[in-house]
Amino acid sequence: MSIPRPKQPVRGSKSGVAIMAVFDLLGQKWNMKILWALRSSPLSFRALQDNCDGMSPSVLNGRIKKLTQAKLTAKTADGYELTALGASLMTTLDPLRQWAAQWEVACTDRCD
Amino acid sequence: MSIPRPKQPVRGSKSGVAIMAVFDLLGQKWNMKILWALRSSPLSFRALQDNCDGMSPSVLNGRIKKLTQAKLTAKTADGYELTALGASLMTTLDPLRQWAAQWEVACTDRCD
DNA sequence: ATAGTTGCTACTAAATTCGTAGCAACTATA
DNA sequence: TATAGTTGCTACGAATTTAGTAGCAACTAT
Repeated sequence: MSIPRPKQPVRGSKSGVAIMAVFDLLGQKWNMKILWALRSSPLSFRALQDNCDGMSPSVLNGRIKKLTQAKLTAKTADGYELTALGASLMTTLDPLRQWAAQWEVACTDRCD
Repeated sequence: MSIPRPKQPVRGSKSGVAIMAVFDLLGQKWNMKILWALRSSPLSFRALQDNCDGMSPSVLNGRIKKLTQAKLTAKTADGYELTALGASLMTTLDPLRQWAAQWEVACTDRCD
């Protein structure tokens, strides 16, 4: 499977529209969590794995490659870290935390 | 598999932290695109399917159920539509469009 | 040397998704 | 009241993805 990237057809969409590439990338299991985990500081491969509930190393490796090709992460001496672009994505996604809190409230009102 | 929901352990995370439940839900293939497709107007099952590049009806059905239990979508006479909560999520995610545009620019600069 | 850590590959099993077929209920249209 | 078309959805086998575990080469500290 090819790496989701703007201006290219992506998994599940032939449009190549940028936002769809984003959905494609973020809609793949673990990618959001990986980026989220790297938010505050660089992490080693194994630390990243631990942060993601012990996800398979093979899958993690694949994700890292994709995220790196998408220019959202990079490998440095400190381990893996967000690029400026990746960091800006996390900033963009930051309001999600607040939303999640609202969602939590709405859902704990007789959701069970 | 259980429905990701705040205050409950979710797929790939035992923490039960709300944001993780969000990542869990949105990090599942199609969910973002489904919500995105419903952004502007309610859609019928089949229209939704077309909007998502002809995704399998069985998977779509499963997604609808999850999103509905998560109170993000609802079924009405007009078809499927976003709840107020779902709409607020889309609003929260709206800045992503701008980010995607930036990403596109950054990536078309020698990404190939 | 020896043991521990780190980054990663390999491989099998389990879970998820795809793709297609098809059916019951409803809606025209004739 | 036949007939055809649409809609929502289920079934099921095939393909793809993810999980889980083992393990190895390189590096570090002892």
